[in-house]
Amino acid sequence: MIAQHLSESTEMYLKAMAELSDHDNVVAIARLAERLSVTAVSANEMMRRLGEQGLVTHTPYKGVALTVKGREVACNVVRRQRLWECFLYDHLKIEWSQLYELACSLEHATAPEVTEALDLFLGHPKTCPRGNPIPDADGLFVPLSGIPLSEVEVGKTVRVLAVNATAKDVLKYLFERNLLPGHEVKVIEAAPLQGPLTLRLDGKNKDVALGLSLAEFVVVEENSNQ
Amino acid sequence: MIAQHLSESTEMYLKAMAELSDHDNVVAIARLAERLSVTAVSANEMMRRLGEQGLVTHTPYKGVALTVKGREVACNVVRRQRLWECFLYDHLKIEWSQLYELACSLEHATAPEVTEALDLFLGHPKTCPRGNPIPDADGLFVPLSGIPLSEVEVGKTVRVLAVNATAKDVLKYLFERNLLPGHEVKVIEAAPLQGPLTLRLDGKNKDVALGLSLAEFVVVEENSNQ
DNA sequence: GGGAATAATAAGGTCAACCATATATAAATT
DNA sequence: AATTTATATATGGTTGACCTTATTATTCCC
Ligand SMILES: [Mn+2]
Ligand SMILES: [Mn+2]
Ligand SMILES: [Mn+2]
Ligand SMILES: [Mn+2]
Repeated sequence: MIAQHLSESTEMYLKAMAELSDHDNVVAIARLAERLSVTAVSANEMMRRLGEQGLVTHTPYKGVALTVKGREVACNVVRRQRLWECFLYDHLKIEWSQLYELACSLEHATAPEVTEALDLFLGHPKTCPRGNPIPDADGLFVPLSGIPLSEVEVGKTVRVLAVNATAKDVLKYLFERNLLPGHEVKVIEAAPLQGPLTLRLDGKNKDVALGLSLAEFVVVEENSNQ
Repeated sequence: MIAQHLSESTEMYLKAMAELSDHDNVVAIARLAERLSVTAVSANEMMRRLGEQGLVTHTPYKGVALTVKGREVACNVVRRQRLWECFLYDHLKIEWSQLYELACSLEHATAPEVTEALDLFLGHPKTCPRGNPIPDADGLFVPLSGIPLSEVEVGKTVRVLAVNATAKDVLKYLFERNLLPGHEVKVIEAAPLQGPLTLRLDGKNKDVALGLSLAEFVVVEENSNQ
């Protein structure tokens, strides 16, 4: 059970699986390939390799799932990622939209000693600047109990819990519109035919239009007022 | 002149060259291979590749040297390395002997924004915890004007400027004997036939024996008292 | 100058992680 | 049931960074 060093590629596949997996923890290989900007053939090959290492299981035509061991690794990568996001944001004052990308490099170069010392230095933060929970050293964390902004009923006001996007341009776009953890959003209108939402941020009077696919990245509280 | 991402391997070769190069900046490929724990054939192959990229020049049977471009990259890697050493030591309280190794991983995963923000966060440190100078953003630094402890005359007392070792066990060994930057060392005796030195640390009365090859790693002030 | 040591090159191989193109198979839809 | 779509697998290739085992070329030293 000694943790030999896994490649950056391996870690990224496992992390992507943790981020994309639904209720039953299954991910379609095509989704994975998409997320990692890799062909489906490459993702399939990689899943075979990870399968041989006991990190994933593949049920053909159904999808792949993390094993216990695989999930352990994935949670640890997520932990490193989000701790670095905290450090980069709170101490280095790095731009919010760049946090994911910059931390995504550091996460693979971070030894356990550094991870734990960083966690202590940061005061054991519970969430990263994008609002997502930080797994503890054992991989445990309280999952977000929210829903995507895209599923909120028109007229309701909700609070943003987290932003799940990873692409810099998407994060920049959301940041510029103040769609950040802690902010309040009222859904004024939902255009038909999968059209954009019209949102009111923090009770301001200037409204914001947001495409549905972008709204899927924004996780909000389920319990709303009004 | 846009800095495309160089591989970890490339950065390590260039850094090793900067660390090993003598007055005329030339390094024997065999020394490089040794340092990087790689066969001479592999190092030769790599030098060909780096030559094609304009990072090094190879004069057969003489050695390799960094080009201006290559030196620029190398200094930047050293900068990242030593800034991380500062952070790990001063803020994360990581053990001194582990600093090099842990920072050596992080250095390759550090974007320019992070490097510069880290430098600012640390207050633009001039040296790393091992006593070596930190190049500035342009790659400039004042080289250490010291000599190896192995070359100090018997009877002289000198101050340690820096420790150039990188291996964890060597660093641990030196740390346990207090051979650290800032400490004073008197050379009591030098055994014949490349035998060990007998040292007196900080005027204490308990003496320390140190092999000559280890003493080469310890850089001390040239100007000594007594 | 000649031999020993050192350095370089040649040749052939491995391995991880990617690629494209083609074919096979299962699932979903009409 | 038949067709379309999604998924998987089979082949064959590439690249970077390693390896081993020769063989050749140069430099160093006696
Ligand atoms: Mn990453
Ligand atoms: Mn904690
Ligand atoms: Mn390194
Ligand atoms: Mn500075």
